[in-house]
Order: sequence, then C-alpha cells, then structure tokens
Amino acid sequence: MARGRNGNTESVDNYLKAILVLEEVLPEAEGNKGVRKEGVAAARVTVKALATELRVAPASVTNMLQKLAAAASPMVEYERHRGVGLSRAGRRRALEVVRHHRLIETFLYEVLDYPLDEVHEEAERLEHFISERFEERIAAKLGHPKTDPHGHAIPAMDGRMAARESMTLAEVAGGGTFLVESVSDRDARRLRKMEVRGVGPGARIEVKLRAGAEGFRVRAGGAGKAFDLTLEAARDVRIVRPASKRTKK
Amino acid sequence: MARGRNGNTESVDNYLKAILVLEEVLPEAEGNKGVRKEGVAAARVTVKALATELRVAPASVTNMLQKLAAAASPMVEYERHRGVGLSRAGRRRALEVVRHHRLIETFLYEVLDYPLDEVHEEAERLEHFISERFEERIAAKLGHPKTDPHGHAIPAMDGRMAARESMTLAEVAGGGTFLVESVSDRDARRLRKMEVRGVGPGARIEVKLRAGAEGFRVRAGGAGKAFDLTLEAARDVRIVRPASKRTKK
DNA sequence: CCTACGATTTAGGTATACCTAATTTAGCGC
DNA sequence: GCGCTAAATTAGGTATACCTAAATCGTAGG
Repeated sequence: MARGRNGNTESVDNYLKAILVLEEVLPEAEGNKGVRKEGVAAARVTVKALATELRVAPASVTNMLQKLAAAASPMVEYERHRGVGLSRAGRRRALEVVRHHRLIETFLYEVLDYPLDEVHEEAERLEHFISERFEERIAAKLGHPKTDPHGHAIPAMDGRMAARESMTLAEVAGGGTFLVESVSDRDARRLRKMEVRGVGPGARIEVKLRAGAEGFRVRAGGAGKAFDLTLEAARDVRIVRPASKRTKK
Repeated sequence: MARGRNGNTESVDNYLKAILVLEEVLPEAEGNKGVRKEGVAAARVTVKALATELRVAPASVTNMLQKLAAAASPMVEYERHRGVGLSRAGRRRALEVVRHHRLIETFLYEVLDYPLDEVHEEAERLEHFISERFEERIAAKLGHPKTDPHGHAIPAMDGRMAARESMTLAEVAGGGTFLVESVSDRDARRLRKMEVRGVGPGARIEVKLRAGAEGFRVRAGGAGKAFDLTLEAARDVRIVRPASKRTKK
C-alpha cells in the first residue's frame, strides 16, 4: 500500500530513482572502465548494484523488476540476465521524484531553517507523498531554484536538468584550486564535517595529493584549516575545473 | 510497510485517530441517547462505527483491533463484542497525529497559500510522515497557533487540548445570532460553499429555523446573502452560544 | 572448449492490511 | 426463556514487498 500522489508505491519510486542514479553514475564509476560497446544505448544497471543501492536482497530486485517490466506501459526495460534501464516514462517519473526531493531539501533549509545535514532524511520520506500542488507551491515560494542546498541541480518540471561539466574530487590528478559544485547528502556525518570545514557549494578549495597515503589534503577558501579527505569521501565532492569567477549561490 | 516517524504504520495511526474521533463524538451523537451506564469509563467505540469511519470492512477492523490489543504495550483496550477504547499511550499517539494534521493544515494555508478546501487532503497524507523536527519547525514558524484554519483546536505537544464549550449548529433549538467556532473540513465541496457565503471561524451568523422543511436558513455577518443548510450540513458547523465580543482570528 | 565462480533467477516463506463468505454471539421483544 | 436480527468474529483468500536457500546461467580463465 502507501502510494504517493501518482499511482506508484513508495517502493517502486525508490527503484526508479535508484536506477536513474546508477545509470548516470555508471559511465564514471570504476568497474566499468570507460569501454562501452558502440550502439548500445545506455549502460544497463545490474541487479546487484540495485540491491546494494536499495539495501535489499538481489532476489527481491529480480522480483520487482519482473513485475515492473510486465506492467501495461512499463517504467523499465528489463531482460533476464542483462540488467535494467529506465523507459521514457520511468525516467520521467524518476526525475519527478528527484525534483521533489531536492525542492523539499531546499525548502527545509531555506524556509524551515533545518540544519543542512538533516534535510536529506526528511526529504527522502516526504518526496513520495507530496502532491503536485505542494511541489508547485514550494517551488514558487523559493523562486524556482535551480539547485538544492548541496549544490545538486533540480530537474525542471518537464524533467530537463542542467548537464553538469563537473568532475568528482576523486578524479583530480595533480591538485590545484577548484570551485565546489556540490557535496553529497548521503552521509550526514561526513556532510556536517565538510560544512564545519567550510567545504560547501560555491566554496573555493585548494587541493593537494596526500603524501604517502591515498586521498587528499584540502583547505577551504583560505580561511579554513586544512584537513584530509579519503578517496571514498572525495568521490562525494563534485568540483568545477578552472577556479574562475563563476559564483554559485 | 510505510511507517511514519514513530513505529506505527499509517494504518495503525488511522485506526487510533478514528477511535479518538468516535470516542469524542459519541456522547453527543444520536444513537447513544445520553444514557451512559454509571461507572463505565468512556463510551466504547463499536467495530461497525470504525468500519464506517475508515471505509473498511468490519472484519478488517476486528482483525486489526485484535492485533493492536495483543501488542506488548497496547495502544487500545479491546474486548470481544464490547468495543474499543484508546489506552493512555494510544490517546497520546492519536492526539499527536491530530496535532500534525492541524499544524500542517495551518501551515499549508498560512505559509503556502493553499485554498482552504485543499488543505485537508494534503494534511491527511502528510500527517503520518513528518518528523518531530518538522512538526516543531512549522509550529515555530506559525507562532505556535492554537487553532487551525477551520477553527479546530490544535492539541499541545503534551496532548492537552482546549476543552470546547461549543455546540453544533444542528443542536440550535430556536435560532438566533451566534459566532462560528469551526467548520468541518471533511467535505471539501461543502467547505468551499460555506467559505463563499462568508461562514468560517470567527464569523457572526444569524440562524433561523427553516419554515416547512428541516434545516436552517443562515446569513453571515450581515453582509452575505442568506442561504439554506441541511441538518446534515449543520452538524458540521460548531458555534458558540452568546454572540459576545469574543473574536477568533 | 569447458569449467568454475559469481550473478541472477526460481521456489517457497513471512508480515501487513485488506477482502468476502460463513459462522457465532449478544441482547431485544414477546 | 426463546428466537431473531444485527453486530461481531472466524475462516480463507488477495496483493505488496520483503526474505533465505536452492537452482541455473553467462562468461572469463585455463
């Protein structure tokens, strides 16, 4: 039970969202070393990746995918043993849920003065249950923002979203000065840590490779103290290359 | 699945809320003609009444009550064939859900500029999913309001709620002038109709018994046009007796 | 080419929350 | 005190979304 405003259950929406995330991330993630067979549309998402992302047993994923793919107008393209991708309708819905999530986060932060590291959890729950009206009203109240407080782009109503030219901090080869585009909201502790150190969207950071160990040494905006980031953590920070004058709110 | 912020499912919360409503309404409703056996604590809510309120089959209610009553610390006092009542814990939770509902309604109306007749539906869904933090933040934003936009009292955090001295319009014997305390939000059409006619919380209305038919002829605040209300509709309007200077926001 | 391993799927089970149909119970009128 | 009826309960079934354990598939390495 427990259906969101549209006809999907909360579970289904979560599967769609997870597929979207994994589809977008795959071409950059390791384990898929840039080699993509020509002609093949988009990287297919594996059952295992979905199971991990959703913290669910692989068998549960297979079951759900079979059901989704069997629907009248499926949200998902699925072939046994060959992974899944979103159909056009599925992508539309997934982007709508992401839009909800990011608008809610922005709203909690801007209007309800939530601490930055608490917005994600609340948005994760509410994203499934708000109506179109609610979405529209908070978007209007916020002046139709383009990004959420973590720096992530908010998809437009029609599902379009600004393409990103950014890279993750983990991909930085030599070090240098960068502008922070976004910081992942998935780990609240890490997020708070970064926030305290002055690393947030729009911040200018200096990055050095860490001598000896893996990872980076980072100093924010001149003001902050330098601190270390593991490779793992660096993967959660997206940066823009040349530290131009470009400013993000 | 789909649990609200506490451990209850959405369904369980809805049962608790329904029991609360029926417990409070019973002593005034017909079919229970004021005769209550002395000593008996509170009117017990029947399975049938719950089934009707929740739009669910009676068998489903029996099942659910058995499960609720069998819990470690039950939210409900239930004996086969003798109806249900809320336990202390159950009443606390039910009042919390009502508090959520009414705060959300107020928030949607005041902050997000919802039309009055749309707040109920949205609140009905969201009340189960907001966190304590969300509740606290909107209450603060609104200045800890005492009533929602329909004129219903908002329970305090500790579950206490202003006792009401009001009566329903349906109980008016002869007619006269009254102050509107509240208008039920359960029927959006009716609510909109009343709003257009100027009948809302705080309004002063003149009431006459309708000649011939059942029901009432009502005129709001001198300004509005007179119109008819069925007995049914009159039961959804609560009024305060002497039309004193008392003002409600 | 063929095998072994990891990924995937199938089979069978749990819990929630509904349903309908059949049965039982309470209590009223006579 | 009996029977009748409405209310309540039991019995058995559905759908969702999980789970574990047991098969099976695909493919990379030998």
